[in-house]
Amino acid sequence: MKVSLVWFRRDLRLADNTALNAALKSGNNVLPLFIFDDEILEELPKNDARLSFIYDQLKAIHTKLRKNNSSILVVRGNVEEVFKKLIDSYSIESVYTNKDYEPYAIGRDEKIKALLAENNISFHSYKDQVIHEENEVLKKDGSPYTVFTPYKNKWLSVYQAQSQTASITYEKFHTKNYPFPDRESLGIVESEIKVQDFSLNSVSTYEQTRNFPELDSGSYLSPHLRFGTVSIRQVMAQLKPNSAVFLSELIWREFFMQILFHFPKVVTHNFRSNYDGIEWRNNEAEFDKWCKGETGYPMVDAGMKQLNQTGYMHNRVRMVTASFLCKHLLIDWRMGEAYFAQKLLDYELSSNNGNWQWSAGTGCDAAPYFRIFNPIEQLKKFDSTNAYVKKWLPNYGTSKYPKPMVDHKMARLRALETYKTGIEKHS
DNA sequence: TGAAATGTTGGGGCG
DNA sequence: ACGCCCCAACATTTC
Repeated sequence: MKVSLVWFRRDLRLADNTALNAALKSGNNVLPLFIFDDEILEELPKNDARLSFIYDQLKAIHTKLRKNNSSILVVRGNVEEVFKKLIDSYSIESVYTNKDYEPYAIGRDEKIKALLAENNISFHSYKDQVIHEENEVLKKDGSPYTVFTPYKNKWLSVYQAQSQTASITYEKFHTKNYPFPDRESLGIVESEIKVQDFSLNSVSTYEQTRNFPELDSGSYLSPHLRFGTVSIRQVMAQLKPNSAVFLSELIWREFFMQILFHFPKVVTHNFRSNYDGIEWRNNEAEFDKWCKGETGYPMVDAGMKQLNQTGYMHNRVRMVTASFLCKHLLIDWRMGEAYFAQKLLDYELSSNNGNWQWSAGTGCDAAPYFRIFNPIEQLKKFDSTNAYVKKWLPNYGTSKYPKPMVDHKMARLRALETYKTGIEKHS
């Protein structure tokens, strides 16, 4: 019997999964596959919370498939080697997968596609994780947008609700029982940090509540979009017309994805190269204090504690902590980006990079360099009762709480001077 | 999706 | 009643 292999990556669900649906229509035996990629896992600690989440989601998929007399094949290895073995073991006719737009994934998929072609196996990849992909929202002259507002307007004008398939038919799946691997055999350890369920209940009031971290009014959708445990089409279908500001955030996600696709240099370089001359101080001891949440600025510290303890940080506070690192400490945004990448459950290269460059002023449509958040003012405006900072800082208000590591006024003037000099040098 | 510095206005205290 | 000053409140400019 011919096999249609469905290669899961960041689409860890059975419902409304484009590649899976296509495979189920192929007429072949459908074999679901997930590979824990050596190249990715070697860079991560064994107890990484994202790996734990992936493991749990795969197990849930496996359980569902077992109830329907099937299973998912989960392995760890070098992706190319895994495919070579599968090609030898099965009569694979085609491979179905959902597109991934990150530079590493694009390169990996090209290699696999070539390997499959050598073996007369077709490779089908689908748009699934976004509403509009990289070439569907372009300026009139065919070039990509680099400014958000016109991008958003165009995005909305080309949007139309898409059909979804919530339920699937199981009889097309293969009927083998692949034993589900234990964590040890995959080289991972269960994390204490868990991804929480998302809720779209409060998205209609997002505009009013989003800036107040104590309200904890976020949807917690981001990790689920990152790993595809929910379909973006199903999320869109649930949004009511009064959720425009929340929808904007979903459009920011796709904005930065297409920026990453069209300008892959942003992974390592400033989007605006005229900022390349900024002389970052990059003081390691200061960076360490920022990471630990010991800067002496409560809003910064509370945010970092929340991040370290839960893998999540409120959006407003992400801006305050990022601005503080880049402007007050003059530490290269790439160091902050790398730290968030380690810690955030919803870490997404495109969004993390785009938002860090936004904060640093080096990105497309970024905050101007002289827009410097005052961490004290931000606290007054957005956490006036101190409920948020008290929650994360047990020493807040006591003599144990550290004094500010830098004077705000001095740091502000220093940032203005350093940025100005750096930009002049490079223009 | 800033905040500080600077400018303008107008009410009130006071001689 | 009037002019002068102070300064809070608001507006505009600047970084």
